[in-house]
Formats: sequence, C-alpha cells, structure tokens
Amino acid sequence: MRRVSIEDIARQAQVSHSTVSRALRGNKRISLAVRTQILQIATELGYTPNAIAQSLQQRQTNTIGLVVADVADPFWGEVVKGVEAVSMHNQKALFLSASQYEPSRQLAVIEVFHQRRVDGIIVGDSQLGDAQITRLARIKVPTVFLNSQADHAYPGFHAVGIDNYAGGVLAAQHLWALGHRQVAYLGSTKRPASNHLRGLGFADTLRGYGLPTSAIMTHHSPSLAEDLRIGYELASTLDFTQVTALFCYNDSIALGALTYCRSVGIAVPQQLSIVGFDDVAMAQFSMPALTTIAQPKVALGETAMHLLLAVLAGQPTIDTILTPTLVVRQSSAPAPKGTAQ
Amino acid sequence: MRRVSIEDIARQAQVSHSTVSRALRGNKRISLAVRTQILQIATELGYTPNAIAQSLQQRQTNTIGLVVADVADPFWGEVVKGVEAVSMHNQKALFLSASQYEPSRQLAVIEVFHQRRVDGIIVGDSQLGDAQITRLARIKVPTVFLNSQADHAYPGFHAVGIDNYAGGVLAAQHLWALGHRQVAYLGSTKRPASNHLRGLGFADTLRGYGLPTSAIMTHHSPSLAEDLRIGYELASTLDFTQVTALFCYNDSIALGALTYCRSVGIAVPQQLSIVGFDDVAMAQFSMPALTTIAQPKVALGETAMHLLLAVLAGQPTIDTILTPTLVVRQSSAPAPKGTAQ
DNA sequence: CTGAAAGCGCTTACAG
DNA sequence: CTGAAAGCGCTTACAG
Repeated sequence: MRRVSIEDIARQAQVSHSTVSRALRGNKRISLAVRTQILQIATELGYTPNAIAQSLQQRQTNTIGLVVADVADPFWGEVVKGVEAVSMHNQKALFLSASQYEPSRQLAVIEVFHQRRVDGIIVGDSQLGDAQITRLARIKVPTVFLNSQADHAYPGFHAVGIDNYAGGVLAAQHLWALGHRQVAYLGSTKRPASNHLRGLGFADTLRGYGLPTSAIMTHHSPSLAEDLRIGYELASTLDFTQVTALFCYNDSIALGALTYCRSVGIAVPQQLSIVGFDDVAMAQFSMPALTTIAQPKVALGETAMHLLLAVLAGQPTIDTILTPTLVVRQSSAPAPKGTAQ
Repeated sequence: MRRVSIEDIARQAQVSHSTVSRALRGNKRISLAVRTQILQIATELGYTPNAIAQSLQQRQTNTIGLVVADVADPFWGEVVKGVEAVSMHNQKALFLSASQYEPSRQLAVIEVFHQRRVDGIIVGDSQLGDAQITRLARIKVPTVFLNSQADHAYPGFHAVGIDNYAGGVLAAQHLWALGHRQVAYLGSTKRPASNHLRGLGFADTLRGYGLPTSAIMTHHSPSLAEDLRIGYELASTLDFTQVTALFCYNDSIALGALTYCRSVGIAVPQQLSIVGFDDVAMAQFSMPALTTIAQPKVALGETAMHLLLAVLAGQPTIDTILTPTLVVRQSSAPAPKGTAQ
C-alpha cells in the first residue's frame, strides 16, 4: 500500500522526477504542456506531497509546538484558539501538549518538540528554572513565553503577556472607590508569578491609599483541584465580618467563591463585592454577572504566534505586554454602610 | 548553525554512522565499549535524534491529527485533554486544528494532516458529506470519528460517541417523574445529529408516556453565537405559562437559559426545571447547581485515542458508544401545583 | 561486532 | 526547457 510519489508521476508522464517536482511547485521553466500534463496525472493518481520529505530536505517543518498547563482551562482554551487561528492561517501545523503545571514536563515536552524539529515553540505558564533554560538555550529553538510564571525574565528569549500588576491596581482602584476598606485576595498557587503580581498590584495600591496591611488578607490553597472548587473552598474559610470585598486570581476562582456565598446566604454585591480576572465567557452569565479584569485572551494567543512568526522570519521584534481592562458588572457595589472608615 | 547528526558523532568516535545509529537504538550487537563511548559523545554534543528523518525512513511519523470544531468549547476542552493524555503516554505527538463547524474546513484540515503523514486522525463533530468521505477513503488514513454529526454512519470508518438518544430518554424520564407535562427542548443547530437524537429520545419517551406532541416544544437558534448566549436568547422567547421544564442540548445552553430566568425573576426550580447535558465543570457551581445528563468527557477522548491506537496496531476493534448518566442536582424539582394533568 | 550500500520522498544547483 | 546527481538524516538488510 505504498503512497503515490513524484516518482510514480514521473514514470507515467515519461519525464524525470526533477521535472515533476518543478512542475508541482509551479516552476515557470517547465513548459506549459508538460506542466499541465503532470498536474493532471497528479490529480488522477490522488497525489499528496509528502511534507515529511520536504521538511527533511528543506530543514524546515512549518510546524509549531504549543505547551500549555491545562487544555481544559477556560482561559487557555481561548488563548489556544488564537494561537491555532494564526498558525493555521500561516500554514503552520500546531502540536499541542499539556504540562499539568509540572516544570519537568514542560521541558520534556519541549524536548519532544525539538526532536520533531518544530520551527518554533510557544510555552504557556512557563515555570522553567535556570537549568532547564540552559538546556533550552542549547537547543536553540525560537521560543516565546506566554504569560511566564518564572520569577524573573528569561534573557535571550521572547515573551508576551499581560500586565498582571496593572490588573491588580485596577481591581484595587475600583474597590477602593466603592468604599471597601476590608478586603481579601484569593490567589492561585499553581501560577506563582502572575499570582504574585496581581496580589502585589492590588495590595500596593490599597496601601498607597492608606489602607493598613492588616486590612488586606491573602488566601491561597495548596490544592491542585480545579479553580472553581478552590474558589469555593477558599471562600468557605473567610470571616465575612472582616471582609467586604474579594479580588480573585481569576474568574473561575471568583465564580467558585460566588457560589459559596450564595449557598450560605451572603448577598453579592450588597454584602460582599467580588472581582475576578480574565473575563471568560461565563463571567457575563453568572448571577450576578461578574465584575472582572479582562484579558484579551484570543489576542494574547494571536500576538504570541505573530511574535514567533516574526522571529522565524528574522525580523526585529519586541516583547509585548498587553494591558488588562476593568469590566464593571453586577458583582461589585458600594461597601455596606458602617464598614467604611 | 547545523544541528548535530549521527554523522558528527561517527566522526568523533571514528566509526561509521551505521554503528552510531545502532548504538543509539540500543542494538546489542554493538560492543559495550563503543556503545558507551558513542552514547557519551552524543550527550556531550547535545545530540537529539531527528524525528523527521526517522519518520521518512520508517514511513511512520508517530503523529496523530485531531480536528475539533472549537477548542474553547468547555466540553471539547475536556475531550481534548483525554486525547492528549493518551497520545502523550504512547509517545504520539498531537496535531490540533479547529474547523469552526465548517465541513469544508474539516476536510481541508484532514488533507493537511495527510500531507504531514499523520499515522491516524480523530475528527470531532464530523459533518463530512459523501463526497468528502469518498476523498477520505481514498487517502486511507486510519480515522476515528468522535461524536459524529453526520446523519448516517460512515461505513468503513471507526467511531466512538455517546448514546445521545438514551440521554434524551433519561432527561424525559426524570422530568416526567417530577410531574412535568409541558416541556421544551432547547436545541443546537451547529450539531445536527446529536441535537436530533437528544431531542428525539426526549420527545419519543414523553410521547410514549402519553404526552401530546403539542406539549413538547422545540426551539432552535440559527445563530452561530456562543452557546451561553444562545441559551439566554432562546429562553427569552419562551412563554413561561406554557412550560414547566426545559431540556437543553448542553450545559452551556442550559446555563444561559438559567441566567435569563433569574434575570426576569423566574424561580428555578420552583417555577421551572432545567436539565442540561455534558456535566461540564461549571454545572456544579451554578445556582442552583445544574441537573444534567453527564458524559464521560475525558474518557470519550481517551477511548477514541485507544481505538485509534488499536487500529494502528492492526488489532481488531469495535466502535464504542458510551452511555450517559443522569446527575440530579438542584435545577430540577416537582412541577408547580396545578400544572400536572 | 562493524561497514558499505541502498533507500525513504523530496528539492535544487549544475550542466546541457 | 529538462535531466542526472547530490544530499537532507536517518535505518537496516546484506556482507564480512
């Protein structure tokens, strides 16, 4: 059951396989007559070029590798969508692999991608450490980091991300303006860097307004459960006489917290305001609809892919930090009377 | 910037590249001495085998292509997760592409996968027509259909899916037992086959109980918007004096409908019961939590991949239809007084 | 135990 | 305008 190759076409057309190759690639030096003949035989035979052979010969596979921590995460689903769209549009095939938030698996996936000689790699939520980065540098595959979770930048590599700190600032400004003076941040342990920055932007800003650090609580769960559940459980540990507003690492955590509150009769936003992050599809459909710090998710994926394409094309590039925006919906409202200082 | 090849290793080790190849693959006919020496040089040089060259030579790429309609769909996110896990575990790399519910793009993606000589393909929500199937048959790539949306089976191909009709039956039984006698089905135009079967199982069962067809409404939206919005909009067209229960194509549509109901003050489940399909993560966290027909989403993906692996291994296989289960939560309750016949 | 040779399916510089 | 040759980086049957 051999597949048909240019050799087969050549035989039928009584020409050399070189000529077939040229005709197929639209080389104008082949006479129109033989070119059309070859094209016709090719369709008759149901010929499909072998991209593997082309890749080997051209030392370029037109293939991109994408590694994300979790494919089923609603945020990453949108990001992958953006990456895939641009990838497809530029005739690059996309390899997808999940790393489950494990740094060792991130590198393992990258090694596999390299074996397959992908032209470039996009890694989401990178937690690669120095040793792993050294190895990556040695591999010399153009790489762009998407929302890196490393504690420092990776010199020599490209990155696109969101301004997490600015997002935290936005949440703080919003909640402060509504009169909230006792707040909590529900964070995510799985994503150390963005978690830290969101919480920091939030706390710094409130402290800047004069709020004592003691009025800003921070809660993290070591659990590896899904975010909705983490949000629910974190909320259940809260002392609601001490907080009037919650800022959550992301919408899933916020939605989980919201569900807990409703289940125990805490009115949102009358008694408690909740602000999420990401603006996933569900944020518009919760009751109340979620106030959130929106990330341009699809654009983030598109931007990362465009950056990578530019790198591959040898063009000069600059890293991109997109800016989040505040989307006010119904889960946030003025602090309940008597709580403001 | 050439990468290091077995040729480079051979030169350093003063042996032929054949010997290097053998040593690297653990061929026991190579003496231990030279084998260790070669292995060491390989690591020193940072050698990574070129899978492209191996693929060409072995006429097998250890690569699988997966085409789904929408990566960001919460149901498919879970399914992809299952496919990816099994794929990774069996050292197959996974190509991912989105078809946006367009049959022409499904085939286009398949053609690209074939060019790249994937060993097998999994296509989700297939809407391939006869002409396209003819082409696919000609390509002769082992293919398994995951939740096919074609109106008839594809003879000669493999399939795994859920028993949609049985799911509709489950919903009907549940709602009937609760005393509902005026119901509506909120369907999905984007997935014709499963939509039809879910609605049919639902309606057949109720008719079997003696409910007149006029008491079973069906609503579809031609919109290509996201499911949450479709559910919201479909719900807004309902005459709630004529329905006490809703069965929705999936959880997203159900969640959208639920949001609409809450926004206009219709109490769920007191005035209206809602049953979804899929049991996505969010179903447990809506208020009220959603009663739904659960699909084993990750298992569906895993099963499809296992089936494909069996086909590739030349083992005998049988198509699999998984059975959905009813998960009762808080969005369904006895029909309000006075509505039962 | 090891090497020389052929070949996987292409592309392209070099001749003619 | 077309062909013969080399080569991309491997694997493996055939000799020795």
